[in-house]
Amino acid sequence: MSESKARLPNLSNAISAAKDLLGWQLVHVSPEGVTSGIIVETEAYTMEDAASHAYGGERTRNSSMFRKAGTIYIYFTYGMHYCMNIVTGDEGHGQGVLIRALEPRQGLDIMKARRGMTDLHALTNGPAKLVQAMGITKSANGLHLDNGPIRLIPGIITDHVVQTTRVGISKAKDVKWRFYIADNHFVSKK
DNA sequence: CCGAGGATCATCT
DNA sequence: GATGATCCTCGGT
Repeated sequence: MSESKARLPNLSNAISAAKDLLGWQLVHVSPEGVTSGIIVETEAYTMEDAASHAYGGERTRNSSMFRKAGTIYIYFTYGMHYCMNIVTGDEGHGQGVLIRALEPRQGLDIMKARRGMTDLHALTNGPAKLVQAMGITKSANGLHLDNGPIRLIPGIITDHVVQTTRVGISKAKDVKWRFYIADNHFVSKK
């Protein structure tokens, strides 16, 4: 064996992946330096899910969600924010996991500068906040975790995971596809 | 600590 | 013309 296997969590299904991604460390290598954080909060979205951008099939904006698992889907919303998903499932299935919060690890000063604030607690406790702090832009849309500047590496073991309803949606409000590490200080909302 | 309201634009009706 | 997988500020409790 000359090649090492890709070290990724199980991305075969959005719901199980949303749970499995908790505890992994998201890393971004940029010209300004390395930033990283432990994934502490996620949400799953599927093509059959009325709250999902993939609902209704592939279009220009959501096309990355229909690529292979491990692809990065970046979307723009509310006229000013970007958020990041990790695509799951077989190619063409239109699934993904929204990364909603990180616990900062590497590059704290870089993240503070990008966010224009010094409050560690507010740096990455929201989907658009973490994207800004990590220096991730729309140019990351369509890249893959295996071969780009954004990677996943093993982080921490998670013991207690909370499963609840998703945040900020108007459809499928009762579906419990939001997961977060219990008692973690960097989760966006209790 | 919590809720209301504004910012701002791609996409859809 | 309306609506977001959001965030920040401000005011009240």
